[in-house]
Amino acid sequence: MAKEHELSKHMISEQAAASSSYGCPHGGLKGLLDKSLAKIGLSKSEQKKADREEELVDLAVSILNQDGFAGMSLEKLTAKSCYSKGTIYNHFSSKEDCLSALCIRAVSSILSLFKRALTFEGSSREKAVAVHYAYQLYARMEPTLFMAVLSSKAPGVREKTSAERMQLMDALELEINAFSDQMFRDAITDGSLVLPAHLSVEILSFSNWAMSFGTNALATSATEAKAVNRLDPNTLLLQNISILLDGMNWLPLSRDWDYQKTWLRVENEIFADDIQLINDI
Amino acid sequence: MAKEHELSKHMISEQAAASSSYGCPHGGLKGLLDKSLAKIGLSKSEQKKADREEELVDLAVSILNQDGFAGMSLEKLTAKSCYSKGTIYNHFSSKEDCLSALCIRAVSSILSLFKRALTFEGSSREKAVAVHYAYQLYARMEPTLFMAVLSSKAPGVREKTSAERMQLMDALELEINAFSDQMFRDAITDGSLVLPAHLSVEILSFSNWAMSFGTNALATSATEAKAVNRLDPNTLLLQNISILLDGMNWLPLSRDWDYQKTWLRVENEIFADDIQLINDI
DNA sequence: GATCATTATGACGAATCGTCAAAAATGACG
DNA sequence: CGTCATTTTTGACGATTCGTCATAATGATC
Repeated sequence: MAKEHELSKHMISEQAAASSSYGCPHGGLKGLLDKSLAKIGLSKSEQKKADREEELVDLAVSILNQDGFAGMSLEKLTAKSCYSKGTIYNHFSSKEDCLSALCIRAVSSILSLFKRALTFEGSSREKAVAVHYAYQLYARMEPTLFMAVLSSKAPGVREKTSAERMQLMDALELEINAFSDQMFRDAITDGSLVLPAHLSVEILSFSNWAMSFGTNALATSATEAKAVNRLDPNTLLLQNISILLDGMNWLPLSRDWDYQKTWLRVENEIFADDIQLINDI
Repeated sequence: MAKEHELSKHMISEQAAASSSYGCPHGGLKGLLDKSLAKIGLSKSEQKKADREEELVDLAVSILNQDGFAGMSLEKLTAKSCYSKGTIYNHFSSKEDCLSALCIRAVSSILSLFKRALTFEGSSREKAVAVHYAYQLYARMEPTLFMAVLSSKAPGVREKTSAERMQLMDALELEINAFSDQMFRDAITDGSLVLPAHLSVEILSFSNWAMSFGTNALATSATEAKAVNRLDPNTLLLQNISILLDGMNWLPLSRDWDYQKTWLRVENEIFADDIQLINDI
């Protein structure tokens, strides 16, 4: 059961192991790795704090994958890190705040996968298919984090999330929205999509998102003896999306174009290495 | 913010208050109300236990709505009930088991709303619209319980759920699936829907579910400044579903029939009292 | 009413939460 | 280098929740 969880568990612990030793309290090798994403405009101490935060999020991800959503605790994070509880609480105002940080991590990853997907060579609808592929890929690679995005929107969680982090999350979400909207605008521009009567770009964009999210969420949380198991998980999303985009009359329609082939091309041309990673385990 | 949560909070606490005094340990009025659903074939003690379980689930729901998902604890349930911790743990093997019980409550309610929706007089596609209305209605009435269904599928929760309850949940889910599948079979039978090439009833049924679930989940967990807020929540689901069912070529297509009118008819003819309840608050 | 089986009770140890006063580290300045 | 103010880190603490279990209460049966 839960094969995918197993698999991502391994991926994560590897990842965490690889990055779990940047710079403990006064540990020596501070500047060595230099954390690729050194953002400019940050003072030294701010930079240090940001680095440590990333390290902590890495650890939190590994805990989340090991012990599941309920088993995740700042106590454990404290134990696993080389800092004390007070320091941890300097970064995350609460367990929920930490969960929001995980959510931000997840959405960032998704967004970057989306951008990669967009480099696929093909029609605008094929590009959209590529983006859905990316979404589904992430849900398979990181099922727990994928669900964390949803959990972190529960009112109880949002209430306990720090203001800055909330702002960051909202900004990210806006960016993803803008990204999605743009896909549809491009399709309208190149003539393959005509805005149906009474519908706006925003509605099309949202329905597209809802379908993808719904399919992935149900597939991710599916267990034995469930509705989803009657179906082939690899092409589920493509089938669902095809029906929807056909409903929008986004050309070429699925009966006039082999999107199955597109799906495989996306896999091979854009995400071959990630798939390799999944299969290797 | 979170108006809907506020609203359902009130609904729930009323509901809980009304039902929170069936029969404490040796409280007098045991047989008086007699709990409408007295299932046959149960011994007296089994019946008593079943009654109490319902009472406890009522209380748990009220806690869930008051304190949110994270705030829910068997400790609180113990305090709020008139039983002791041991007794509570006789009913729920763990907090997670209790959550699963809430999930069962939710799915049962949804199923009964579905059955009510099916009594709508109209074409098969109109009936499907009615069922989606019911789903969205439930998500609005009980946003927290709606989300609980999803949460209760997390691996960590399932692991800690008692075997019998798991069985019950799976059975319920099968029933809902069968219900959904049947809707599509009926449509095929009456000729308004023709199975598209390469697609099965199961796939259509699942895509239909995924879209409804995705839309409701995103709308429920939507907060300020989000994508969903650009759109009208009342017709969001109808619009999304219309695109999808058009994609399946389920007649009459949305350009040939005013489903907006159907939507309102469903509201007035089937769910008027529930809407009344929401608006009253 | 004596006996046995079932159920209820609440005290308990362990884990987690989030706080806070004291200790340690940092760094600015003479 | 020494001093001192500021910032950061620390871990002990009280509160809450978890789930267990020995004991007590209840109820069924003869």
